[in-house]
Amino acid sequence: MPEPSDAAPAPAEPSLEEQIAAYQREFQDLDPQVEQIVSALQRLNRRMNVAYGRQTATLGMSNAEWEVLKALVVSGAPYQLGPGELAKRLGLTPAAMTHRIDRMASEGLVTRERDETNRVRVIVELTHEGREKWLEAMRMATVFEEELLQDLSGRERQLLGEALTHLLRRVEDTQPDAEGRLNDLN
Amino acid sequence: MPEPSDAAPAPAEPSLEEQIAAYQREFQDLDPQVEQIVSALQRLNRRMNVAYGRQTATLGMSNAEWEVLKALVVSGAPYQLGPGELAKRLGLTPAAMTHRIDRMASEGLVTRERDETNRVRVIVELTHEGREKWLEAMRMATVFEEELLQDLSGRERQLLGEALTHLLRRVEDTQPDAEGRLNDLN
DNA sequence: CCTGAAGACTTCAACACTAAAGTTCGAAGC
DNA sequence: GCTTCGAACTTTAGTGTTGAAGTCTTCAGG
Repeated sequence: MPEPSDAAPAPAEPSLEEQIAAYQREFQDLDPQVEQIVSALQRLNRRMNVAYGRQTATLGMSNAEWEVLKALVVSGAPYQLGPGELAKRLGLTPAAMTHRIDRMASEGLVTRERDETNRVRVIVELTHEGREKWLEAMRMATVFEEELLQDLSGRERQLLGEALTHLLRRVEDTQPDAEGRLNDLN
Repeated sequence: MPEPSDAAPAPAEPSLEEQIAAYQREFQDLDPQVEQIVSALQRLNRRMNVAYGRQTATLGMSNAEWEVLKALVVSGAPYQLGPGELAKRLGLTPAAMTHRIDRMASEGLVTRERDETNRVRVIVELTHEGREKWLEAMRMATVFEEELLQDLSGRERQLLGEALTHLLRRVEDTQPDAEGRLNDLN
């Protein structure tokens, strides 16, 4: 029987600090401060999406479906958008949107019908049930988000929000969209 | 010909500000400051992933493959990990990892071989070419990241990094992993 | 030994997404 | 009015992922 201590070192999932130390070790001219920001951002976003996924799962839907509900609600009454517009806002192809709407319509979250004034168009409309689901998800999400930020003072929140908004504006200016798929991890 | 102004209002992709205003309109008790942080974080992360995707594409690989290279590099010399361990670190199922390693091995980025001391295990090892690809991707990524953060002072970067790290720690404590798939948008 | 159980990876079937081709409708020219 | 073109959506083929079942190896008993 081998020594339990040095046989299989058990790789151990690297913490953020370990990961940044590894990057510095393997890549000389790295600014650890920049890397900390970027890596923390990515890990945080990932964890948050997992948490949202757990919440939406308790409502019997996926994050993907929640995204559609969000887009429709944000569009405002009468909560109608076309598949193409939805696809653009979610960063999907129209083909994927077709199938996603199929599922959601069969679950009663949205309705799909032809626009009778222009029969090329299709109108996807939020149902009452869809709106209720969105509200429930929103309640859970805001509780989670408030809990997440609970240690930050109002001042800290303001600074964080401003910094992130500034970075977002910068990346939007620098990378003029040109349609961005995503569905990638990280 | 209809008036161009009021016929089709052209939904217009909502900006961050418009999205938050819509949330407030549709959901009464919402803290706009919290929502700004969360929404900016999500949008920023998404845009960054699209940017990384463009960069890795110029190297003839996908973000998915880059993730594997990163995990191997972070593990340190001799840059070896098993499929199961890789899957856990990337948040994929072992099945997906098998196929991803297939592709990467056929592209020469990694090698796959049985561990002769324990023939149940498989060892995935970074090749020289894989390491070079990682280095090139890293060079491009750091340029992009530095450019992204260029308007922030050292002090601002420090505060941002601390805030994000704190939030990450909080979410890691609150949501004890329990394996998290992701592959979801936003 | 031989058997049974557990672990690590792979295979298989189902599903979601992308890219490209196809369909349908509306509008503009002739 | 017929044709052509473009717009909006759907269909099809191929890829990547999940969950479950299967295979192979090791280890512990009997």
